[in-house]
Amino acid sequence: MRADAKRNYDQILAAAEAEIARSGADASLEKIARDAGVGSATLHRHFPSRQSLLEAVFHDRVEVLCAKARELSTAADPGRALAGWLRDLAVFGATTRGLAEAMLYATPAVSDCEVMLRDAGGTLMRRAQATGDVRADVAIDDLLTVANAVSLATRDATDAARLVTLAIEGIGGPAGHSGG
Amino acid sequence: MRADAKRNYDQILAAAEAEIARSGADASLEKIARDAGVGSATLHRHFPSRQSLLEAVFHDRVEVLCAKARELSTAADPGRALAGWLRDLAVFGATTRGLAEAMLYATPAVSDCEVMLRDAGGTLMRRAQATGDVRADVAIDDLLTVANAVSLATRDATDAARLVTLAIEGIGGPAGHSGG
DNA sequence: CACTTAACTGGGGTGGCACCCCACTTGTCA
DNA sequence: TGACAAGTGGGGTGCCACCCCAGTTAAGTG
Repeated sequence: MRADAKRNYDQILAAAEAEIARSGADASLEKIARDAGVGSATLHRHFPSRQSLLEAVFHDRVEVLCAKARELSTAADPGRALAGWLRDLAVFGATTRGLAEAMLYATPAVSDCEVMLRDAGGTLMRRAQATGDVRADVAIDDLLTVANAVSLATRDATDAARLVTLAIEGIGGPAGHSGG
Repeated sequence: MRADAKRNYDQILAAAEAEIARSGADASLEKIARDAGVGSATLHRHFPSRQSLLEAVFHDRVEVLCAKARELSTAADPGRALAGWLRDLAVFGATTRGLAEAMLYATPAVSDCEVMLRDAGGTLMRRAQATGDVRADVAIDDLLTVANAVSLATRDATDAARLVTLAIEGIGGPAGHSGG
């Protein structure tokens, strides 16, 4: 990649990050290009689809989440570790406007972030299943989809955390039981 | 309302129903007007916002769901009744493209459908809480949001039903327990 | 250094959109 | 039947995604 191309690429990415944070996944690509100081054609050349731009923007942050999953994979309580990570994921999605929408339309075969999260979360889940904290008939895609769903339906970290916790624990029982 | 106005209103509604089923909540309003055989201004006069059109389109169907809730409010097993209804709601949202998006952006004070569902679901929930089938610290908005969230994140009735069931039961325990 | 060339660029075009204005049409009622 | 308010839609504005192509520039060569 030529030096000027790389410079433009980075500028577009920075502008996209700011604009997506403000306006969500359907931010104006024209405005991103304008803010980055490049023509819209340049943006479209570097990122042929909206999806590819979103992936690039969120890649680093998703990596942070995955690193957290790797840390948690040696935690004492696998069930609690998984629950906490899913909560983080949903909160992250709800507060990082656009990530959830991006994940929703991600084609599994194409999406880099999707694969990373599946791998990281899958490890946590299997450990929790091994200890019996999580049912054996649950798939990692189900859990990611639920966390993502909550992200889509909330714009607030507190709501996202509460709803994921609710979905993890279930609605049954006489009162909120925070553990197990 | 004048006779010709009513005719146009109905034609717009019919066209909107077809188009939204095909393209979801962000269907082209211009195309709906074209299909209805009216000018776009007429559509915008009858429905000042996209949201108001979506509400009108889904109103009848939401009413059906609410009627179902009223039937279920005398069911023998309140917990199972609530779970079944939430599953229906999510499936309905997932398969009726656009409803979930519409609910997401609904302003509670303004939204007719939102209020109807809250009333209908609230009754079911309180009964389930009275029998101890559902925790006392759960709010109806939480349940509606979770069902809506699942609708947003799935495009398939089977997936929607499975995920709502998962969220209702929780992910804990050694295996899938269908009764709850 | 000058020169070549392929990678790279962005202004401007196309077609589509939401939403609005206003001259015109039509249902309604005295 | 006549008057008029309610209702209409063509066309305008400003925004968007996406593409084309003539011009520009970095990078490699003698």
